[in-house]
Amino acid sequence: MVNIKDIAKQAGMSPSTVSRVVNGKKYVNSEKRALILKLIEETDYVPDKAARSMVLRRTYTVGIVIPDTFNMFQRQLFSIIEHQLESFGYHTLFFFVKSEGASEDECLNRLKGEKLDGVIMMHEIRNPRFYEYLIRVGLPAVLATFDHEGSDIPSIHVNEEQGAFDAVLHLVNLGHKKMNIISGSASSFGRQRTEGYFRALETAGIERDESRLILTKSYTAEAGMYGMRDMLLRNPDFTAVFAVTDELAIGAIRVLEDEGFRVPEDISVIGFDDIDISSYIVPRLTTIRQPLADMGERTATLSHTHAQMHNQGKRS
Amino acid sequence: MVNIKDIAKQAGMSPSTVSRVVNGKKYVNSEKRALILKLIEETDYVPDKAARSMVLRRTYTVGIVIPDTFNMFQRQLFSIIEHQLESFGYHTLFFFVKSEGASEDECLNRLKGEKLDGVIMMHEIRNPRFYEYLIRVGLPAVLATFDHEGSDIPSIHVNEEQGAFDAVLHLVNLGHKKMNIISGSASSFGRQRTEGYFRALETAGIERDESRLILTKSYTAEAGMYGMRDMLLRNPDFTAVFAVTDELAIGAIRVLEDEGFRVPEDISVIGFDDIDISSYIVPRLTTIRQPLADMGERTATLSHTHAQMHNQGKRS
DNA sequence: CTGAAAGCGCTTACAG
DNA sequence: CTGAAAGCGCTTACAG
Repeated sequence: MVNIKDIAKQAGMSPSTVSRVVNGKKYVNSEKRALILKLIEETDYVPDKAARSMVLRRTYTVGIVIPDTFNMFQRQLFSIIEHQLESFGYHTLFFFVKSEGASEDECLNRLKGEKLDGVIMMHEIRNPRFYEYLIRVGLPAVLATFDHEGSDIPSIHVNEEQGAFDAVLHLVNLGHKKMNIISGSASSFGRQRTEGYFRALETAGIERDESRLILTKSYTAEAGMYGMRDMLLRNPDFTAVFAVTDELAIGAIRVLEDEGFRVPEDISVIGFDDIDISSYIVPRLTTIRQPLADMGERTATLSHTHAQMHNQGKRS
Repeated sequence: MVNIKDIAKQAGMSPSTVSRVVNGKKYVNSEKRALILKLIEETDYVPDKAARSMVLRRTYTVGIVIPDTFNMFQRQLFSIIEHQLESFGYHTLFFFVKSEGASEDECLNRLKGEKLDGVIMMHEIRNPRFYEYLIRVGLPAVLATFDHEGSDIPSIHVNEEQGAFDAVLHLVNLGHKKMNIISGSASSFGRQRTEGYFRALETAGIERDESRLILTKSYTAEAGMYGMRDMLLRNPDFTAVFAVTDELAIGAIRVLEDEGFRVPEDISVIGFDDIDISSYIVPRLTTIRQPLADMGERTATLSHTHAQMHNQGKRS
């Protein structure tokens, strides 16, 4: 691997000059610049990132912490964030945190070893030490799709409770009095959407019935199948179902159809997220839209702004 | 941020000793070790990754190059690879390459700046300079799900042509004489699966009919919808369709049902990949299975083995 | 068992 | 406009 000294030697100049050319600084004789550029081209030289970030004391890299079982919504969201971040000149480093084991702690440790310019949390970490760390070292952080009580880490998310409330109330107004719900308690969005569901029913004067609530461990299509099977056993007297994610809804519909129900003729199903795939499944899934692109761009921009503030003074 | 000198100072020892403790070397007085460990714990010290990889001349990191529009199959595959790599002690760095622009070149440049232990290509890069570079610098590389003619970079993939051949022949033997195909030409797997389709028909003595082939730009559900609409206009005289990916099949089925066809009663649809979602769509999609877990583990193991060989001699 | 010293590859004041 | 020098945070022979 060729390094800056090699280039300098070949050019008959000092590493300082090569560095200036590489970094596009002014005050370099244009003939020398041309020669160095030619040498760089020929030798395929690229500055070593580790050495560079060592002296610069930063990496121009933003970390994204995301569950390794990320769903379609999260996948689309991080894509947008990554693009946007790139346009701001950052690279992205993904931390996929596993659900089992000490993965959160490992993730935190890796985070500490990197000199990140910022971090975007798309995973609702439970370990409070994680947030404490972010705050203590002043690492610019943004929480995407959830917030963290008690700290003032900025977060970007929709009003989950209100979204669910509106959707459920709409169905009720359409005449559905017996509406079940498939939800999960692992994430705050699941709990909040459930609250919205209950509030809507209450508003409509429908008695609260806990047997209409099925809680699943995750928010996948598979969980939706289990959830719906459970529901058909526990409380099959319903005409509509609110699945708190599109993927839960997809699984639920599958089981309903297998059992001979027609959707939406016999049973209405409504989801939440508006992931791409939802318009491809048959029958079409009704869903609550999250403003994906907008959320992604805001997250990236916020992260960028924070990182800039945090790094001001470190520059030349 | 606390560094190794801070710890050394607080402990009243040299950085050398602290380093030995951090790296679990022998020959450290156990009381001193205990004190240092305590200090590390208290101060939240984690060695700076950049400094470390600078002197070690390696990063214990494997890069994964993947299209930013990765499909479900690729998503499941990289998850498995990442897990496996982690169990070998590697971190994973993702390079999402965009379809437009000079993204491949940028990706190559970033690659050069990192001291990766290896790279796994899940994206079929076109630029031959990319492969030349990998070979020239001896960066251990593995191609996942495709291969590269003319070089001996190891690759892991199924026999695409044969898989398609078997599936199509099976349908023909079931009585389907009029079978169309939706494919793409962007990736070699698309071309190979198409070849398998044609060979199967030939084997069955069915005349080659190019009008039964619809080529799409990508392999997504959306492309599948466009493809099927096109097909219904161009050559609607068919009883079966081979979509070369599950996602194409999902889009195709959607259009067929919208147009009043029943699947599979009126039209049989077969996909390829066996992604998780395929069993959740209604009707169930018939598909050709790729041995996902096996492929992922082989890829990671191969990458690990190469990296080890490549790095032998660099260790202490 | 331990520490001083050198060096990994870069950048950036500083002094011409 | 240019180069010698210092320093980023670490690890590892080397010499005790």
